[in-house]
Amino acid sequence: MGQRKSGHVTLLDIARASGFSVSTVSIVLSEAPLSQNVAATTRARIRVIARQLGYHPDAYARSLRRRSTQTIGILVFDLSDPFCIPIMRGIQDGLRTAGYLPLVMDAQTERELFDNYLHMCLERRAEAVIVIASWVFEETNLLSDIRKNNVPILIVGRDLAARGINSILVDNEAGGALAIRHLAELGHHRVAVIRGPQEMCDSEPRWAGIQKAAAQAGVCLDERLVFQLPGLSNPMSGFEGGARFAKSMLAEGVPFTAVLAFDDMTALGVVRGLSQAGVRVPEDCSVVGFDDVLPAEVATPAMTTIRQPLREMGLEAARRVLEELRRAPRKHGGSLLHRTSPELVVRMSTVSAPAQRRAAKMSGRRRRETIAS
Amino acid sequence: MGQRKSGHVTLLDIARASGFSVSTVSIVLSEAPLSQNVAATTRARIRVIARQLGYHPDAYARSLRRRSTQTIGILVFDLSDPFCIPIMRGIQDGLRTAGYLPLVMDAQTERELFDNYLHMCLERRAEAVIVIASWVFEETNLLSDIRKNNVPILIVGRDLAARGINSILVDNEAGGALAIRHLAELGHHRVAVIRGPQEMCDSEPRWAGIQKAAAQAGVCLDERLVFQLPGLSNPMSGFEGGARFAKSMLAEGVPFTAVLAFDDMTALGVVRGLSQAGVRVPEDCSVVGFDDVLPAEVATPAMTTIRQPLREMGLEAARRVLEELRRAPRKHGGSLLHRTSPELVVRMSTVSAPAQRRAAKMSGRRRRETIAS
DNA sequence: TATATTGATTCAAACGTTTGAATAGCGTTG
DNA sequence: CAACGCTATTCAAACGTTTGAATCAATATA
Repeated sequence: MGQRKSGHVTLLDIARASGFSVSTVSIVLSEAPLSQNVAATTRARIRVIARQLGYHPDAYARSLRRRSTQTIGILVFDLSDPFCIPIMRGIQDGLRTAGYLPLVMDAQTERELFDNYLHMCLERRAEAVIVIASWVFEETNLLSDIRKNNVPILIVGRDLAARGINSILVDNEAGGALAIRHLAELGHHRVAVIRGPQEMCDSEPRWAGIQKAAAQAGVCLDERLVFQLPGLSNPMSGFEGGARFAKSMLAEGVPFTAVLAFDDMTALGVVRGLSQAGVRVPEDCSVVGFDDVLPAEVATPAMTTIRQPLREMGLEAARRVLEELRRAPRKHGGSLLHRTSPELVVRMSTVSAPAQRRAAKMSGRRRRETIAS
Repeated sequence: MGQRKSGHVTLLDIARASGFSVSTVSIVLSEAPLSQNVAATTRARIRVIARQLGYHPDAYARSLRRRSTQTIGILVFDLSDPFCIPIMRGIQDGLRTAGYLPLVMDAQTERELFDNYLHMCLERRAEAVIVIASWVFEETNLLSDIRKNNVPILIVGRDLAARGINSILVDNEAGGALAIRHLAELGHHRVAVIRGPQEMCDSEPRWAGIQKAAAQAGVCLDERLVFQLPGLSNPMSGFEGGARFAKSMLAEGVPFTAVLAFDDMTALGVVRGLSQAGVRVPEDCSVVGFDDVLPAEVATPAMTTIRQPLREMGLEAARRVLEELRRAPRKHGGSLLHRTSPELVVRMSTVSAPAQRRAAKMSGRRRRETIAS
């Protein structure tokens, strides 16, 4: 009953049990080209025994020998952020057909963890690394190690093309414009805006798009109604910020008929804040989010939002990385930055300004005069 | 200059560059006990060179030699289900301090993928496997392979103790009772219930708890107001089912003042369905969910729900698995099933029945006579 | 009969580490 | 001065695979 120390069945076990050599067993079980020359009876015998013993080849030994791990690191800055999930899914699906194993790592928005995991990607010989990060990964010195070890890297959700890193990113400026134009078309001319935190790269271009489109569409962005999130340490902080600012904007005393939030979680926070003050969405005030994450979809009223093609971005990331791996050594083709197009998803949280006025009048439930034009 | 084929820096590279042998370099860099005997100057020199070259030890070679991978497979049935995230987080945090790498795999509710990944856990020599599954993993034959290879396995979200598998699970019966008692205390005597799908193991005990508590508390469970979800192929299907049933229960014509949904996503669907029919939550009808996932927390009104201690369950899973790994060979201590206590989280979606009646009268917005006692 | 040819199988080296045992140098001690 | 004990370093084997080259029958060809 020779208890193997490792507890795992190896080729040697099968060799002994079958009477053939380790080589033969390996050739058969790994379906190497040579296995054509192996007698059919032998093949069958070996296969049967392998199955009986519950043999599974040791990926470590195999990778060591073959010098290929068929592994790609996916470093997610925060898996509890619903934003990351569809991207990760896309990557996963894109990788799957190519037979690569995604090594999913969740940095939990902690810088130290992030570095640790990047480390592990290197140690585990990930053949490439895809980073999903809105804000982490500023300038870790691990980056140079990644370079030194010739590991292709790609980032989604951030533009690091300037540093020579393949990047996939939604067109934030276009997205911001889309949102404002939608509100303008609905007749909203006074809209409050919650900008993203300083350190997030999405914030600036999104705001730029908003400003430009607002100017063109004749939407007034009163500076007393423009807020900025302090930081996003976790998914809930956007929500809380949104709720807080909703109250601030009501307190401000400046009329507005719609709120454009930095992202969906913030928008949900706005809805909460408004609601607590007795302001209904969309009857008294419209709200627009950004991203199109699950909670925005299942909220009632369903959130009108600017959809990022998250899954597609993941698929594209996988596609690019695989391509880079195929193209044998070091050779860069095409542009480093891939910009995807956002899409307006109109749901129930926005309604035309005239309709709001009507509803507000009819319901007789307005508790604030500060709202509505 | 010597372009290594693998592209990775190895001990040999450092040995050559430093003039010492591979052994010495290994001893220094892995901080083996022997490294005390290595001259301080040598140590420093080797470390410097390793850093310069960007050396990272090859986890494959190391694991092969050391016969330990420091890896634990986490097989999640669906990462896009917000239910899974806190569990995974808990596991991760529990594992981290022990220096184990969680190998997160997302089965996407696909049986085939699930099997593939289980396969990979074996091949990657995961030292243990933790499965997060509400319903997959019925009787894959991989299970016997896991046994043959002596890999400890643990499942959270399902009771497989009968098959000899360590299981961690919320006390569904207590949870169901908690929910009903809460509604009873609020004065709800007619409540609609949406049961979980047949194939989910949580469904039955939860329903049992509901029935018992209802009988004790004098809550009427009219069979015309009891529904059953057909199946949960993805997180959205619960939502859609909830919305559909909400309309059915209104159409039924039987009065009710509250809805107890199988889980949060279903509850959110109920809110949506009621809302579309002009029934407001909580003013006209209370709704209770189960699980306490993110979307329930950020919805407005915030969802009253039965909280599963998901993170704690993950931590416990990690704790148990680590314990099993420490206790050297094969020895089972204690019970296989760990039941955690659910907790009532009262938020805004439930309100006392009298308050509902009052609100309903005041608002004058009731559009259905079928609702309210 | 010697020599290819083929078919089936095995040898042995290698992948990058780790580690028990071995080595070499050198100062102490009996 | 032989024996010992240090310190600093290296040897060599092993982990479980894979694979180019080698082996060895047996059969076909010259």
